[in-house]
Amino acid sequence: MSKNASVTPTNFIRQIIDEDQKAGKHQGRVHTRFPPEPNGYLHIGHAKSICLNFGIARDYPGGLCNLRFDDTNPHKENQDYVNAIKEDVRWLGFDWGDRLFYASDYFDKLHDFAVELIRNGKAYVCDLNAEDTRAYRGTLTEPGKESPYRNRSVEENLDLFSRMKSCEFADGERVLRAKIDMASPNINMRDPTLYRIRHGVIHHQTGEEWCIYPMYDYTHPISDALEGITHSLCTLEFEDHRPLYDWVLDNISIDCHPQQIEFSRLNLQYTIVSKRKLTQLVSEGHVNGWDDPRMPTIAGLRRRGYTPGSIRTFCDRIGVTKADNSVEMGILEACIREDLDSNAPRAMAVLNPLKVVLEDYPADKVEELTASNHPKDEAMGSRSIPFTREIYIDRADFLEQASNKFKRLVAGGEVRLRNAYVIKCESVIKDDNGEIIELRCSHDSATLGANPEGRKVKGVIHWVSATHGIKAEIRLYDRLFNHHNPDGDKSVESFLAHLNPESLRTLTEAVVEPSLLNASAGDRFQFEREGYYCLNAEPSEQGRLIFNRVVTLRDSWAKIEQQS
RNA sequence: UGGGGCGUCGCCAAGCGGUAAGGCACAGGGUUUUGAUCCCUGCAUGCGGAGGUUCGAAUCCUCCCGCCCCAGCCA
Repeated sequence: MSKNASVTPTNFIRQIIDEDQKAGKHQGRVHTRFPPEPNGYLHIGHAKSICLNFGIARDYPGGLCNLRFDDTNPHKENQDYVNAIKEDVRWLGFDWGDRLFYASDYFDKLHDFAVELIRNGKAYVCDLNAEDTRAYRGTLTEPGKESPYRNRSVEENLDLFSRMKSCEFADGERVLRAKIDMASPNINMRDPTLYRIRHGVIHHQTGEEWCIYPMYDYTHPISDALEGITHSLCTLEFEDHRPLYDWVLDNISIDCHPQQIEFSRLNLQYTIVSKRKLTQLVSEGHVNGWDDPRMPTIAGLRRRGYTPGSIRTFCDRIGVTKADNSVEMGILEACIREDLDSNAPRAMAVLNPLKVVLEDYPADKVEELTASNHPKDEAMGSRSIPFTREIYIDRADFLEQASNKFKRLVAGGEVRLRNAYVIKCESVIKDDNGEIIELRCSHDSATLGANPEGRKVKGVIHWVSATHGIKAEIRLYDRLFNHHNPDGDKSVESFLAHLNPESLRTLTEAVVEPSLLNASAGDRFQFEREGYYCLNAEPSEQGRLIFNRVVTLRDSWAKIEQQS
């Protein structure tokens, strides 16, 4: 087969781990984690992180990768997201074994460490409201001011924190802060908030047990350490937070200190990979849910017909670095084409039918022709296709007259019907508006599995029996946005302005070969000369099969056509 | 203008002082009952710029330029 033999990716993170292994760091262990917040569905950018973290665990001896939900903000999170995320990670082909965790598993310990910080004079309860806190923080170029509550006694802090925990205070009335340095050039170190008060939310894991919730910057390093993580991989925007990550672990009694390493997040052209904006697309109804086949979510890609392997290949190919990037869709598309080219059985489907009557073929005759399911893989077997007097071809495969570059059917010309005979167009029938409604053709009975005598027929087109074909609905998906960077265009009020109105075109009159009646939901086929299609889980309102277009075939004819 | 990062082909990306991998895209050609696949071939005297060190620099040093991130009681 082709050379999609996966090359084990190498990247700067694996190099660091190699060196750590050589130096005997972490007792030689390699333990990563994938830490999603359950506040939305996973997208292709998360796939990059999943492949990185689980891929490293897979490739190093004894390597492990935990799945941990970062569920410290119950306001935005829920169990549906937890379930969807688990399904997506599993579908991508990764296994967390018995290591499914929640940051909320550690709420008790997190609380105790906070008490320890207070006891050591390294955290304090602050009564400043959100607005004042911001004002005291200073700006990027000016240092902040110390909170008037910064030097409370340990006893008072202990008492206040305990009362925060027992819900004596309202939301926003007090927070627990680390006592670090209000003049730090790194804003994250200007006494960051560790705990805030949140009443009236029911946490999907802990219910109403808590009314104080720890912040990410405090929770993450401790969760990592508690799980014995060796390498904590995250995206570049957390680079500034690393000093805080280290500060937390250096100031509590814990004997594990994972190494945080940052890599750049994925940017994919013609789409968005911002959870906030994807949420907006869903909630405002611009798409039909998180798993809409146009969405760059894992669930969307799955429904679209992408395979887990193709997404893993994609993640291997784009690599992992710290450089800002803007990956072309073409790379993702090439990955799924490669996979499906070797693995998807072939079939014939006519998307825009044009009737062809073979005048020299008996009306009641049905020939069962044999077609191979894959041109290069005999093991995929063959199927039979009924051939009859009336068939459909695609309207795009006929032109009354055309330049000799056009290798399909023209008036008076010949063309090969894929897996069948060579036919010749004898006459063209039009309606009152001059629109072509039918072709009358003849066939050469000597051309089944043989080249015609004394002449060359250069074109091959696909077809489906008009009497045996099955009506189907075809959904033609295209890019969701018509701008390469919808999120980055400042000349427009919102990324929504770049939504592609033609991202979904539905064809309701398509006709597919009858063998497709045996297909199951999710089965993928190459409709020859058209592209790769995936059978939708549900039929259409009329009870017809629905096929979703995964991706078109490469089309060099389209290029030639455009140029002329 | 404070701090933290990043700049190698159109895009992604190797390279780690010994003379610019690979993939995608693109352009030619061959095979083909899919204008698909497959197979050849081509595609950076050049690594953001300028100096310097060195026999030798994308790799080391200096300065400059450009881009990204940070002022949530979000993650």
